[in-house]
Amino acid sequence: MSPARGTSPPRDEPNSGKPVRLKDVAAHLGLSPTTVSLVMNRSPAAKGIPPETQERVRAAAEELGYRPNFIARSLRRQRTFAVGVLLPEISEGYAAGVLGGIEDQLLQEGYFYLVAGHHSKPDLFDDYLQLLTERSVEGLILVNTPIEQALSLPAVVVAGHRELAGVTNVVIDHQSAARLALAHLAEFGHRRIAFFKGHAHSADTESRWQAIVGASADLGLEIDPRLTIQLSGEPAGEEFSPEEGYREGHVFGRKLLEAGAPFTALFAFNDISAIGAMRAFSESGLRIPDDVSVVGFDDILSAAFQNPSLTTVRQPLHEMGRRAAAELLRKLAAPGEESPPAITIEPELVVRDSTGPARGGG
Amino acid sequence: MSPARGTSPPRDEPNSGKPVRLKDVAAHLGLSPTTVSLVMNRSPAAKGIPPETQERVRAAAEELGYRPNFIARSLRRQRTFAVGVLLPEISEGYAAGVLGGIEDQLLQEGYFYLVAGHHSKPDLFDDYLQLLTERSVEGLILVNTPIEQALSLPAVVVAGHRELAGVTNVVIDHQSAARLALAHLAEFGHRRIAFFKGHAHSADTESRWQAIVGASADLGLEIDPRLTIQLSGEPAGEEFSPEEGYREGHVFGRKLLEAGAPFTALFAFNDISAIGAMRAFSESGLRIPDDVSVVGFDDILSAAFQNPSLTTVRQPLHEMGRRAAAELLRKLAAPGEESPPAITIEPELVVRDSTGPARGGG
DNA sequence: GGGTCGGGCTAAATCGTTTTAGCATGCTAG
DNA sequence: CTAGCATGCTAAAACGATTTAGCCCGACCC
Repeated sequence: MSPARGTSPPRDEPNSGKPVRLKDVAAHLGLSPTTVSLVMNRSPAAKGIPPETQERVRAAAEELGYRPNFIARSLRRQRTFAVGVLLPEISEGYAAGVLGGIEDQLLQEGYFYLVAGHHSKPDLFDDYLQLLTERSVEGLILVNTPIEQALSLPAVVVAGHRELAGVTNVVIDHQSAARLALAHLAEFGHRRIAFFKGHAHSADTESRWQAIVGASADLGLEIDPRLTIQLSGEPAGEEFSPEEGYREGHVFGRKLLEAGAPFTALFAFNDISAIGAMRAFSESGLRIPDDVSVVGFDDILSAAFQNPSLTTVRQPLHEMGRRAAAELLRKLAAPGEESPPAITIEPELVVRDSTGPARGGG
Repeated sequence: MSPARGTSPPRDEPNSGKPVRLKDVAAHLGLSPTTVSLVMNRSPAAKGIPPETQERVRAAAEELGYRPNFIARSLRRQRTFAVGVLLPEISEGYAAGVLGGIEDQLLQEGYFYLVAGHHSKPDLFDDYLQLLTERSVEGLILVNTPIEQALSLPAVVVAGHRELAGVTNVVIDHQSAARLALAHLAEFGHRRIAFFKGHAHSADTESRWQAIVGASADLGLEIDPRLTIQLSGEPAGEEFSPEEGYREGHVFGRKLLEAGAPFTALFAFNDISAIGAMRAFSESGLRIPDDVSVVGFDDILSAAFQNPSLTTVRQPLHEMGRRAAAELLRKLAAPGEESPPAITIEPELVVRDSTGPARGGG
């Protein structure tokens, strides 16, 4: 039932068979490809072409259903309007949140992106970097991915700690985060606060801890080493496994209880360990927040569903992704200009039911 | 400090300046681009080229750091080794899980993918479909994305319900899911079981409910309409908001209690509503699982962190993504062949602490 | 010594655009 | 009458690969 091949494609079926090329439109009009290209791209050089011709061209393109071939265009213009995103793995909550923001911003600006999850294996990371480069991505966004050497493309790193020439780090304002959480606890009268420090190899651990030390001093709070526990992150490789973090939080929650030093609040390194600790406290007969207040970090989805729901410092992951993408596009648009070594994002304290007045403090 | 431009690029710095093209390698060797191309691609036509020349070519390519330009290659071969993925939004847990599986499979097979989140807006969906087509993706994977008309590219739909020519649906085995959950409850002696039905517009609602009806009959369980509640999903647009689902679960949990009909277990449509219901039950003084057992669906991350942790039917999202990608690649490799209209994935029952013996049943 | 064969290559077209450089044509100015 | 100048277009060369169709040369055969 296919229509007989005539001189022109069938009228009622714009998409029959092969896609329409620029050349086809030109032939259809009896014009040259050059003219059609100039008109379609609204090139400045098209000002010599009278409006009526321009209209004819556009009408024909519309009628024939012409869609420019992006590959050919990319080859000629040496622009792909695509960036590469490297992250540990997509299904990890942090990366997915950030990726959502990256996506919104990029698509809005007419870019696409290629993602590769390196599963924290350095050789995979190198491979994918190579592959993305071969595919001519114009820039890179690294999420939660440590790098050592400078990159050959413009790059933005989310949760990066290293200062590298040409790369911009998007980081949470740890100072502000520590102040928000500790001020909240201090207002409730808490003075003896326990802490979980992050894993030694985690990007945020050190700066966040420094911020906590600083904010504690500002608020006149003392940090008791007996109430400060460093998460081990063992076994390695399960760094992003929630079960692991959860188990750890549970273990360290118990350790905290066994330390014998009295405390009325815990500021955990992340929500996962906070949740684990809450369970440990509950099992020991401590009520939250009546006996112990708990503050987490991140605001993962399940934070709101806890019983009691978890007060936490929210990292605006989506916003961080957006900002990272926006900054990368800025770099691409202005190749010469200096770009900031860091973009600082403000965290937000989400007060829920796991914090309350300190026992005997009110 | 840049090296003086000589006849050949500096030896010690493979990546200085512009990338090396095929032509450069050819010139360096005094051979034609054709020869180099043939050798590099291990083309069958290269069998006429003696092994020593082949070795020379490969050595030179290595030495100069030649990397083929994927864009040029794509243009010529009319293959991009890229597929498009359309989903509501990345940060939604379901889509992120599936996307992780898609990613693993595709990268492993040398493909990349372009993602677009349409935020459930039909016009955005159309736009992105257009853009992906212009970028010459070879196929499509739709996640949790309803379509009406046939597509112009090979496609696989995850959680799709419509039967469309040429598209393969990847669906969970609802029969099996219902049997697993209900048999588990029945073993614990539960006879009076309450149900949450899914939102009317959700893809899985109808088939899952049919499966529940079937499995109940097989197990000799009766379904009490008073204990069957359809989730409303209002307000629309917040379909994937956990807060919404949670609130809803809470509301319907209360409704269930007010129905006055006795029940000892709840099989919820998803984990979110299960968690909401658990909170409602707790607030009413019912203990879980002593007074009521609760089974969820999906196994979202927070299911394991509940108190008590939630027994649920796990959808192997990662596996579903992998299978979807694998099937799409199969279609691409064998354009002529028929492909199955559906691929059924087996769910898994994850038994945790929210289920136990029925009160007065054991 | 001419034809054939095969080994080892290469010239050139092609993929679908963009872009530079310029070609006719007609009108105006001198 | 002719140089000059718009006006309205086009030819052709990129971009960087792949691929088809041969070319050249020496050896072998009769």
